[in-house]
Amino acid sequence: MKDAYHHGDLRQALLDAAVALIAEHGLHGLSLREAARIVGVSHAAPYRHFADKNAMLIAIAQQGFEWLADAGEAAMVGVDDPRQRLNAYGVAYVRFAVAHPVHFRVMFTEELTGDEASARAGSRSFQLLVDASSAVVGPGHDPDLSAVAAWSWPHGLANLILTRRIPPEAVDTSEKVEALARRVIAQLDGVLGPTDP
Amino acid sequence: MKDAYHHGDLRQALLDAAVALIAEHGLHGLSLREAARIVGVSHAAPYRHFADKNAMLIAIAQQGFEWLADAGEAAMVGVDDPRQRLNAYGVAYVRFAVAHPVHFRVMFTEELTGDEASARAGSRSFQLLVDASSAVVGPGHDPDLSAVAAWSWPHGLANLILTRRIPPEAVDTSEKVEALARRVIAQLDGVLGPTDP
DNA sequence: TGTACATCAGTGAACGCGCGTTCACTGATGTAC
DNA sequence: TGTACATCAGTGAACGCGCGTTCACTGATGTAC
Repeated sequence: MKDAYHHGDLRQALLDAAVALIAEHGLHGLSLREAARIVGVSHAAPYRHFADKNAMLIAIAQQGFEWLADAGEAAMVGVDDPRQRLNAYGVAYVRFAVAHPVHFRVMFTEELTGDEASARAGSRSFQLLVDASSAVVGPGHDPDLSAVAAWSWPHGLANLILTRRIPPEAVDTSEKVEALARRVIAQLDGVLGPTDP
Repeated sequence: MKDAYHHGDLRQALLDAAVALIAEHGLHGLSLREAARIVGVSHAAPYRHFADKNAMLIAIAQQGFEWLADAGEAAMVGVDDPRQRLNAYGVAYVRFAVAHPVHFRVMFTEELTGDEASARAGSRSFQLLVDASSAVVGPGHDPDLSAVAAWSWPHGLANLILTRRIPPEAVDTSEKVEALARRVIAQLDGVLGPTDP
């Protein structure tokens, strides 16, 4: 397969290369030609799998949204208390962002926000949030508004971590990330203990 | 002045043009040549004022951080209750982001995050946050950690608005932005009224 | 007030570059009979 | 099982482009005397 004329799964290989490029050089550092070069394929080959450069970014965002929804669902399995469920989603959200920083960034890149395919991809994870937050605030409140309110802190914390506003050594393991997220929850809930550890 | 050979304030004019370009075409849509074209000056002229393209972005970020700190300070003037002060800062933060979306975006662009000048520019607004949040959580807690926790929701809400995750008509006046921010605060504080208006 | 001169902020040509995208093509693969 | 053929996934040359940056330059401005 490795020396096959037809690549095994060129599409995925290109996506992986694109993610690596963005991780190293930032969003504008992505080029189809360079991704093709990394994979070892001619620079025109990507056009068999992506209509254009933008389509590649959208594919990354879609993949990210799927993973996020999966992670959110998994985190809430077996958690019954509404408040705990919502917190579990928030923690999973932050962990996802740290685990897949490039995907997270592409998912929330302003230039792609208008795209319909990308918006559809995000609807599943948003729905999880709507359900979880509605269960907490109860009836009588706009579900979308409640979801946005619940979304704010994990989204902000994730962005702060990814733009290195938090010392890297404070988030270099997933345990630390989870602890940080839970510490943020405690402060927002007003149930912070008397001292930090 | 308008037809002077020496431009009145080419530096600021270029920054304004750059902000307009980013607003219209996104971050990667900024080019020094195009900014010079807009201002009506030769494409080499910007190099009299900025060492390179990156220096221009950093200048935008610096301006943004100054404005943010000014807005945060102004919002807390005359507010004595620690919790209210912190909330006022959060609301001002979100309003700032909506009022200056390009600056906000550049301030938190990952590629610039490492830059020392940009980091220094952000320290004043961060200190406001440290002081305001410490006064709320009381002694015994890591001030930086408390600040990050307090920072999360306004930062997230601002980003959600700017990436159009919130219906644009819900944030098209500063009154609506403030109302949204206060509704988020209420939910996080667990003091949401029985129904939304 | 006038003049010589240094400094400064622009100009315009030129450089080299990598990119996105298109196109006619060719070699590999899968399928119908 | 073998063969003809359609389809598919690559190739490599070529296009046009705008960009960042440098450089020697020139015209405007400010200053010392």
